[in-house]
Amino acid sequence: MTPEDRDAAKPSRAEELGPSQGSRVRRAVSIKDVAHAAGVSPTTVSHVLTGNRPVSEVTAARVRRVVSAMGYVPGSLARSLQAGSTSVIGLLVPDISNGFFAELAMGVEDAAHERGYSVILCNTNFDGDREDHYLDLIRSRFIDAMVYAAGSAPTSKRLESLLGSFPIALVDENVTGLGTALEVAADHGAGGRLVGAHLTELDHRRALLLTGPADLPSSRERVAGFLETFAGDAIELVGDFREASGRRLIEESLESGRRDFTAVFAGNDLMAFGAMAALRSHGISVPRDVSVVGFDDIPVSALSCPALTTVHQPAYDIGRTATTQLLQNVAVGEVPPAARHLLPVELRVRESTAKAPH
Amino acid sequence: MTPEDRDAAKPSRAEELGPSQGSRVRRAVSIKDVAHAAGVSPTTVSHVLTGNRPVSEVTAARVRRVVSAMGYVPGSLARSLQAGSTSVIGLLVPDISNGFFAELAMGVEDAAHERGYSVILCNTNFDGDREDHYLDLIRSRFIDAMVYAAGSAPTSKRLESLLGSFPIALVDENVTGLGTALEVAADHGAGGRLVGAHLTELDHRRALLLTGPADLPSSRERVAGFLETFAGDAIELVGDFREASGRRLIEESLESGRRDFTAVFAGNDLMAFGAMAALRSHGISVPRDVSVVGFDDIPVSALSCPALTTVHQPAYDIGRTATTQLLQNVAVGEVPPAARHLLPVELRVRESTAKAPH
DNA sequence: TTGTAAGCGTTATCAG
DNA sequence: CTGATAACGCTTACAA
Repeated sequence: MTPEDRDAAKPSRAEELGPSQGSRVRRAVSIKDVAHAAGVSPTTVSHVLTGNRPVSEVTAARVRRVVSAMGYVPGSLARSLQAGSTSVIGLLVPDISNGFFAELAMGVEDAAHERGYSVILCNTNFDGDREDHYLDLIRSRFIDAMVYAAGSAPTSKRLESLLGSFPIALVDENVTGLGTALEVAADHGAGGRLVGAHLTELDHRRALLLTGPADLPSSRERVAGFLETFAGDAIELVGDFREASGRRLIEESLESGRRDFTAVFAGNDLMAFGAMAALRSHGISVPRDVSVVGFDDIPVSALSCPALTTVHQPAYDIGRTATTQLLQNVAVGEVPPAARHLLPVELRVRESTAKAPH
Repeated sequence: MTPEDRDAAKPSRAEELGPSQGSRVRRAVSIKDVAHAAGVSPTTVSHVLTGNRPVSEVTAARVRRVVSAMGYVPGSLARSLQAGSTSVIGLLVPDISNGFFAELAMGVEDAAHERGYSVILCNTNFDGDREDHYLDLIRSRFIDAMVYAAGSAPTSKRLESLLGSFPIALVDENVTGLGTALEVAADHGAGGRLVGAHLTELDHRRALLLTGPADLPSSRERVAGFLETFAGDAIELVGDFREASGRRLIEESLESGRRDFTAVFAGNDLMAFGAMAALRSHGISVPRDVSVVGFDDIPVSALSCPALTTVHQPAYDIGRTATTQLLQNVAVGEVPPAARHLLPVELRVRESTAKAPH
């Protein structure tokens, strides 16, 4: 469905409840208005509100009364302009509807909120333009820092130039090339090795590897780890971390006559679900005929049919750790030093893997 | 796991890659710096960048060169302060990891992005304090508008007072009480009726209703619709839209000796999953012994085991419609008039419902 | 075609 | 204890 189509889906019914016109939004009351009404200077009003310096109790009381009577709320723009920071950070992800990023977001949000920061969600939907648009938020100093979860491609040029000058944390990625950033990620290599060993133990000797984008380090590390411990042959097929690509890669393999594999290691859980759906629609049973393994352990994976064997990533912790580190640096006004945090992964064996058929 | 526990989960390994200290973040270059370096006034620089008035081509070229040489990016705070708006809107949801809200968010984001707006995600995690904190963003004029998806409770007092003065759209809720807002929601009542009719047709005569929060209109409408068309007896149990509450309500019923129901209508898909898990762990088979129906049709529901019969809500469209309407009002500088948009729902019959056992 | 100065709404500095 | 005044960084009259 395209955006146009969606807009075309008009409401089945819409009723006007009030006057046909909305009321004009009136100019907000400013600190000057309050000061004038309370018979004091803006300075005093400011100090009553911030507590930055003592104010006599009678004056303070009067000011507070006027403030609430007029419904005054300090404008955060002016405040931030003066302060030089906004107490807002960004979280850039390719697809927030992917449970992995949703969990990650919770970790980011919790950590941020504890420190008085708000989180602006930047969902790129795998769109480079949108990503650039969101990266402008930090260049224009609308946000104080950014937690960046790459979804694809060679992490836009734009990002690279920002790393040295802005507080940015790279999550879920080990961008080994440019070692100039704060990175927090799961141990993808270890995850791949766990899967390779697991499938080997189950006597699988021919596996399909549905990878993520070829230029994404995390994806490559998973593959490399797998190949280290897998005793059989593996065929790599490049996907893009979306369910549809898992489905497509299996369809294409099957239709091109390849049916000799007994195991599939998908780049992430979403692709694994796509793969399982494709296998099922071709009458291939999981795990009897083919075993399937995912990566991420999103909440769905325990509930699916069959429940998915997958590598658990501590998404919440990744988000929390990255944010904590990042904000620590922001607090002292410096760009985070290059450092890499690797968080442990675990293999969760469920119902989608079994002994290879002979 | 508490936040503290999570913080305690230290990275398995962290290596310093660069110098131990991050570099000091230097003061951003301002329009004055550029003007000075280019030998023109700030005004001219501004106009070169905004195109708000003609500038001679030679001057413009020189300015542009300096701009890119110095890496100047206009500060959005000063700009917004001057302009009186930020081109950022908020989206407040209780739980972004719920597929329904994730879909909704996509709709909001797409619509916003098309109009040059960014979206700040406000994930309250069902926490009233956090909700209030986020509502302050609009009162302090950090965001231009807010799409508000209530998750619980009598929609805080605070919200009520904002509705008249700020551009806020209420989504997924028909807050019939205060008819002063722009509301976009699915037809919950119709959804409830569809489910009631479906279960009646399958000969179910005793059903458990796992509702959402009692004071949430959407939840009540679903229940009311269901009761209109269901021919048997229904027992209402109040939950909170989270998976755990679906699980708990079933556990409690079963342990209190109630086993005479043959159908469960859950307040949403998450609760339905919780319910199915609880039934399963008590050796009750779905749908052979008990049929289960959800509400929302989140992406998982088609993949679960068994696939969930549920009411499909057009989450993406709800988000898109609300945002489009809202921004239309923002564009002309007025608070949206009270209006209610009802979007159609559909029953998706899958594997979790069957004829009642006799 | 360009520049000067005022103003957006705060807080910080410096006086009193 | 309080108040002018400047400054944050930009845009936009108003002038030249």
